[in-house]
Amino acid sequence: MKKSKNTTLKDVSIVAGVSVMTVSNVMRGKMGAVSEETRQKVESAVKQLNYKPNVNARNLRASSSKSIGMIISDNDPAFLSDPFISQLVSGLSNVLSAKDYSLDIQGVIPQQFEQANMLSKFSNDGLCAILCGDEQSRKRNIAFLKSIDLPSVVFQETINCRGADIAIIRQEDHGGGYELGKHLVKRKVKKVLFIRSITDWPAIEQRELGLRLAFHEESRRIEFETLASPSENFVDVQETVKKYLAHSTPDVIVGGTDAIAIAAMRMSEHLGFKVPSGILLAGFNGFSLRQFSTPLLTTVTSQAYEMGCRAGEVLLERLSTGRFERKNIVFPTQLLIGDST
Amino acid sequence: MKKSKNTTLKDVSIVAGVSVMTVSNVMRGKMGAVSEETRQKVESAVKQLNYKPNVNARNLRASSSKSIGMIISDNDPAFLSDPFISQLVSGLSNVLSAKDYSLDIQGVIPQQFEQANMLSKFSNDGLCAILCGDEQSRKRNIAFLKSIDLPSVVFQETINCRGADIAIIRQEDHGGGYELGKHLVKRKVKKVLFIRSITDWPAIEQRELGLRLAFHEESRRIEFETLASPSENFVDVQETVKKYLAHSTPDVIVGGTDAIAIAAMRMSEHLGFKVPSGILLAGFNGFSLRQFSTPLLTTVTSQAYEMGCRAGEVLLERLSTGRFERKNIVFPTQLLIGDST
DNA sequence: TTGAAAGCGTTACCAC
DNA sequence: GTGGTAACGCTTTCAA
Repeated sequence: MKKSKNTTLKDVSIVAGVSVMTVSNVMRGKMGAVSEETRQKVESAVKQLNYKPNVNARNLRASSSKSIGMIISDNDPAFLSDPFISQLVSGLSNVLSAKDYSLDIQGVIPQQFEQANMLSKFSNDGLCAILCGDEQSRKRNIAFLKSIDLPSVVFQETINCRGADIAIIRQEDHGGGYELGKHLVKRKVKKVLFIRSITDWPAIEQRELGLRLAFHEESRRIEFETLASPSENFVDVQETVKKYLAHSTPDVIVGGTDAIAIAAMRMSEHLGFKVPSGILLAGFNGFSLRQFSTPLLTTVTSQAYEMGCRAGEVLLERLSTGRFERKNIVFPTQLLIGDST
Repeated sequence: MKKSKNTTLKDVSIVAGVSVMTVSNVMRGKMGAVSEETRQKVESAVKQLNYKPNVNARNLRASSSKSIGMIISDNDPAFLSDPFISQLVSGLSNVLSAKDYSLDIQGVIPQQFEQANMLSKFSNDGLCAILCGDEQSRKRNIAFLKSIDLPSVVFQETINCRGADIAIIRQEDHGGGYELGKHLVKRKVKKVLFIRSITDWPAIEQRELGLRLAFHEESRRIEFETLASPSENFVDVQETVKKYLAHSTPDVIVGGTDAIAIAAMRMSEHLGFKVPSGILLAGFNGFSLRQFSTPLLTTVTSQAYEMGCRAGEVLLERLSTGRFERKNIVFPTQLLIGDST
């Protein structure tokens, strides 16, 4: 059971009959610095001893860890269950793996963001973060991130980070909301219900603002109401919707995400409303879960996986060139009209 | 932009006017080894210099990295999108974070499992893995894991790992399948269609075997057919189902997961079959996406989040006590009868 | 082309 | 209670 003392460069050098440095050079592929013959000897010794370089020693010397941290601020303990986040992280992870970087992930509840041990350990070369909460608390979080002084990417953020070593990657949520709003205007809605979770997310806020703008631009008056569910949880959303529908009937319900919209759809139908003939429904994201439900939900797409990939790319580029080429990257969204509007 | 040379224990010791060792003792909370007065001095110096311990140096010295790797063998690049996996990883991550361990994740396609850089870097104290593929290739993967000789947890595995420093955490998939099968027997099904993705997963195999056993135990003959979809992707599953239903009508369709079952449900209805009056439907997992669809799917639950937590716990225990107390942990499943059967 | 020596920042082990 | 010294395994630097 006990780990027999690990083999080191020195062990290899003894077996191969060369110096430690020569082995080191071979290991790091510094060809041209070592003759073919010596290389052969070294490599066979490496194989024979099953030598594995010690990452900590290497990192200590090189003062880099070849690893990126991803911190997710969320109230849900199953922080990866959100499909936006799971796709984002998948993309990020794949890009980093391909470049031999590892990805450290940690979820943290918003109130404890600054205590997250990932942020105190200082053991990553760079950081990615996705923040929730109101603008003020996110501002604090970002100020804290700045104080850590590690190259970082923040997703979906609307707060300006000029001057910090931070890049922002987000999507055109405001525009997407606006486009959906214009579509709903064509459908002649007069009373709109927007549902989101009580947890603030900058992206959701933008979606709402985009919607509002589209309605506001109309000459006729369009009622707009926002409801906050205690969580994005299916049952919570349904309860919230149920209470509302007991006293009021909107022309359309828009969910801050598709999952919210579908919960609302199920409840509306349960209460006897027909979709779309009685109430229209729309959401945001366009991930695969959207297809589970009938009628097919009208939605605004997100490219979460691609955003994760991009984060990996810009962060690695920042690490090698010393600066972010672009510090504000915006992905497009697309209105996908389904059968629910 | 450039990182000013990091402050070290030595810097702190100079400012505090004490020795390096004293600072080190304070940092590691070795109370009783240092007087209150000195501690104060040191702590104020630490704050003043914003000192952060260098993890690499500490790990080199302690030959431990306080980190666990999680490797996910999957054909889907968005390997975290599967709700079982995202919940598993969330639970694992939370337990590790709470104990000040970090979690490294990497997805890898099954054919390249052994090349995964996570497995060659040797930079984690322990490993978690979830493997797909047929038994033979998983056996190879596990043999490889053994050769790495790191305390490991493998999820959902049915291959015996006796003698290796490996614990298995899985759920009662066979029993769950059996229970669902018995339920369907009561519903008088005569022709069963089981749908899974072409990628082999040991858990799915167990579910199928459990179902088969339940039907086999019946005296009357029950037809059982298995269909492999090119992927778990919604559209792929639908195509697979469509082709089948063109020439044959089962009494029940069971999906290897709820997502598969729901895709099949949507297609069945699309083709004019009624659920459950024409075709029954059932799945596995019971996660939140199940609620998106109507009629509510009959399913067999999984406790993925809890399994992830447990993995963290047993791995940390193994690390501190030197051995796994239990090397085979089985979580129960539960039949949840919905409106689709 | 090869190798010896000097650290990287921390902690274990002993002296004081 | 406190502090000196010697590792941990590697790479940078410089000399041979």
